[in-house]
Amino acid sequence: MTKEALSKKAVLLPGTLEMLILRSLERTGEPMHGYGIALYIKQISKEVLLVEEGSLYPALQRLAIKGLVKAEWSESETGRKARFYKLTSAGRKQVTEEVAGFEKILEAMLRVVQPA
Amino acid sequence: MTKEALSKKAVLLPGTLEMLILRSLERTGEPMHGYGIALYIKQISKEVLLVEEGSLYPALQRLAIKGLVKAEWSESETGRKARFYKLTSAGRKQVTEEVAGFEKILEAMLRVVQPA
DNA sequence: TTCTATCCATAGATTGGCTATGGGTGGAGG
DNA sequence: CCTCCACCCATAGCCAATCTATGGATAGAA
Repeated sequence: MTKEALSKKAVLLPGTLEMLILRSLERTGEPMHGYGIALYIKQISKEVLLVEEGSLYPALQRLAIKGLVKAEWSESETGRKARFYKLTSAGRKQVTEEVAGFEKILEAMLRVVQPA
Repeated sequence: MTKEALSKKAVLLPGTLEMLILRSLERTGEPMHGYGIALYIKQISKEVLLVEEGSLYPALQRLAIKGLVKAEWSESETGRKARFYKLTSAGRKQVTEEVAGFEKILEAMLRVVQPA
């Protein structure tokens, strides 16, 4: 992963952050810490989706409370302590459903938004 | 309790309602009243996007305050009085920009969400 | 040693959609 | 004729989720 700081200005569709986080964890397949998740989303979206830390950490908390991710303190690649998150089986199920729902809504939105 | 010609339960991506309204007005090309806009969105999205009246009318107010639409009382196709909205030139400009931005974000989201 | 990137976290404001509720009218069917 | 339903508008109060702002701590580079 490129070493690049998080940007200041957030861009994001409200209501999709938790899905993005879960999907990131699913796709990478390994536990990630919050900061790494934000970087991952930023990079894979080519700098378009920017997650604010003040949005990110509360979202991770919510996900943990809901039992969709499990958190564990460990050491990061750079030698700092960091909280690593991994999907639970409930989280894995959830992300599948959410992505399906999202794609359905997207398709519908495109029907309204795009020129026939 | 139930008065269901319009919606059963609302489904909508938060933050996109105003754009949907503006785009509907743009695409139909003629002034529409609120109820008609909601029906239009419902139909064109094939019953996927459902706009609640309690979301719709405040959104129309906001759009009018921002000068993106202009409202005028008139008579509906069915002979009732209704408030017809049409795009202003500012609104026309706005919807173009918003749709472009939205499509950019969508594309980015798909890069995160969809399997490579 | 200072600066930047790496990491976590929370309080408070704001946005904006939802629920619930209110009212009024025209026309079709009992 | 009367009732019901589709048609229309609107607002108050709630609540979820994001953003802004701020705090702290450390490793490693400049």
